[in-house]
Amino acid sequence: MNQYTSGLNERQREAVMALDGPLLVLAGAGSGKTKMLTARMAAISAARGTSDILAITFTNKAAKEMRERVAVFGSQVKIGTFHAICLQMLRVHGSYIGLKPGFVIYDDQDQAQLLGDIVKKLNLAVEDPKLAVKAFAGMINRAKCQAQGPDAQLEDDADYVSRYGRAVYTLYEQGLMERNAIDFGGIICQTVFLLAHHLDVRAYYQRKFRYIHVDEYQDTNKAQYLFLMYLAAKRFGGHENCCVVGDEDQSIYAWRGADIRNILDFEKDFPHAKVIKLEQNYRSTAMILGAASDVIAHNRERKAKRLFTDQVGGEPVRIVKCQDERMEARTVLDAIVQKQRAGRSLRECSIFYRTNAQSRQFEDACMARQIPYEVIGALRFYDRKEIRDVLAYWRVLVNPADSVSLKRIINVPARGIGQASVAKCEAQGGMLYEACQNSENAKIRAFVGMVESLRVQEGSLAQLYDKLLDATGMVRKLESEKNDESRGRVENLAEFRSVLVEFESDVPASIQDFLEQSMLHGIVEEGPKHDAVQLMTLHSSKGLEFPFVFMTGMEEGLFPSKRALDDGMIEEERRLCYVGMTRARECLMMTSSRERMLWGRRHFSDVSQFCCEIPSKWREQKSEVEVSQVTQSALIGSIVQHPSFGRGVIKRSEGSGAEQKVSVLFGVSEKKFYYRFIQSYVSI
DNA sequence: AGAAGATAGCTTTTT
DNA sequence: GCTATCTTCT
Repeated sequence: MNQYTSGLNERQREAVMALDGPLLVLAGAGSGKTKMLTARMAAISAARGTSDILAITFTNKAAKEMRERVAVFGSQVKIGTFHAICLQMLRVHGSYIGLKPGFVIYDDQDQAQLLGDIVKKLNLAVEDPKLAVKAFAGMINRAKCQAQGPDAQLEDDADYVSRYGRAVYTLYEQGLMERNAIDFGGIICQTVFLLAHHLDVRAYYQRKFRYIHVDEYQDTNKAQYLFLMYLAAKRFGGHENCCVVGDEDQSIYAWRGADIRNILDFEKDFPHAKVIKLEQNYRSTAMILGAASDVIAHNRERKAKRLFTDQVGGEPVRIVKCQDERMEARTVLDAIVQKQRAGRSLRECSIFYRTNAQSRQFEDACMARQIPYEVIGALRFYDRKEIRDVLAYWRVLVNPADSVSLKRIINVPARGIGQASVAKCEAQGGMLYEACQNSENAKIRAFVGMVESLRVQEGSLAQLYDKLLDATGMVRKLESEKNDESRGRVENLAEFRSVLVEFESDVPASIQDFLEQSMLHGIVEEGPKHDAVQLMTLHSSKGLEFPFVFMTGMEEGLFPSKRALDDGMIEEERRLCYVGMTRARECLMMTSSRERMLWGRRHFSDVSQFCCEIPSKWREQKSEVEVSQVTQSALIGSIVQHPSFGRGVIKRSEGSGAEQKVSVLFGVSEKKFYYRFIQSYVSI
């Protein structure tokens, strides 16, 4: 047992050694929960001589990390996301609930497409069909988070969603079945359904997964909760060997159905549950941890707890007010360059923002200064149009019933098949692909023939891919266009090929395998892993840590978002802030812009209330003088303070108004700034 | 059918 | 301000 608990603290050890029975671990940020979890699984494996261990994570990244760390102990453990685990179960036992082999996964775009067809077909009197699709999609996805089918939907006349919701949902489910497809929510929902109604299957998995671990339990929704209950709860014949780990302060997914009550009520579901709190933080300095703790303490819906650390002192949190977003980017990059000069690497620096759109200002600034950067999780590789086209071809090959994909590619690249011809085939009813096979339209038959010629599945994925490109002439078409966009697409298609080669490098893989991987895990874009500044949203920062963290756009209305303020969701925003702050190991800087360009308008905002919630004992003190007190003529010779370069003196000024630039001498080096940039930091 | 031009909607967050 | 989709023109 010692080999598993060495290097653990008292609490962690306690959690590792509680092998059997229900266990709730309230693990604060940076409290070493992954370390604890992996050690625990290894200990169970050794002590109980079993490999019947399941670990469920929230992201693929977390699954991968855990897999690697468990491998060190040499234990056999099944690790995956809820979606990956459920999908595997459906692949094996899906026939119980009417799923046919080879079913494909529909993502949000496919879902919207299908719903669009349904709305059109129903001829609903809605002003805006696109808005209606969005509304119905939201309603269906919300229902699926709750594990509710169409029948559970109430009908009333309040609005068209509640009036037609049940009908649309029903048709949508039928549509999925006809196309042999399943959506993201359905993966979880159908598995719950399978476990609920087929006792033999349930018993099988209860035996197969004798020890269950769920990470990030605070982010589970009702459907995922039920999944766990069917496998582990006594009332369903479960073994109760289930360990859930989470932190209600880090619950940031309520908007997609996560229910914080799952973790708060765990002790009700398992009255004999052992509860262990991990409150020692091994990541951040006392300054950072103190600031983060004081922010999150403003939430009312939480269990009182306080993290502590051995690391004393550290740099105070720097809170910097900038005039606009250009200045904000400069401020952040100046600080990063300073770290670089101090011998630190760029990959140790991370810039967080609330919305993806905010990445642009930092990308521009990085490019201008030739600082390498990486945007994490922005647009996924398979969301690119040309990649989706290729995937659609393969989806039709694997599953001819997939009419959403079929309609996508029937005229891609353009081959003279118009909407009218497609509509004609559709009007025949039945399977669209079969209607195309029997079409009197020569072009459509030629298309079907081409697809059929691709059906021979011998050879590697890369070879099949080459064949596809050749038969469709996609690359030839793009090359003939000769513009930047088409060249980029050709590049992406080439990159896609190397993704395929990478994917099948270990074991031969089928198209089906690849489709699954790309839908569920994303295509892993393994770039050259340069030493680069990491840019990401606050949400995607979860579970990561960096020595230097820059939280940007700390403005009321942006973060917390206006929407959250209006809807009274401030506590979730504060948790998001807490998550961001606790990613930092050594230094934390929080920046805001007085003004900002937002959807074409200049917006002015106050500093985020979250910054104001940080007591001065954790912050860097800085005296500021109002701009109006400094006249233009007084500028030359003035002493100014800059967040990165320290004190300097203004030597020259050129230009005027907003474009006025000043040269400032810091020690021996002279730097140029926009006057506006300097103003914020003028001190006397 | 395809390209150029116009317009609307967008900014939460993702498996 | 940008982008994606719709409209109009050739």
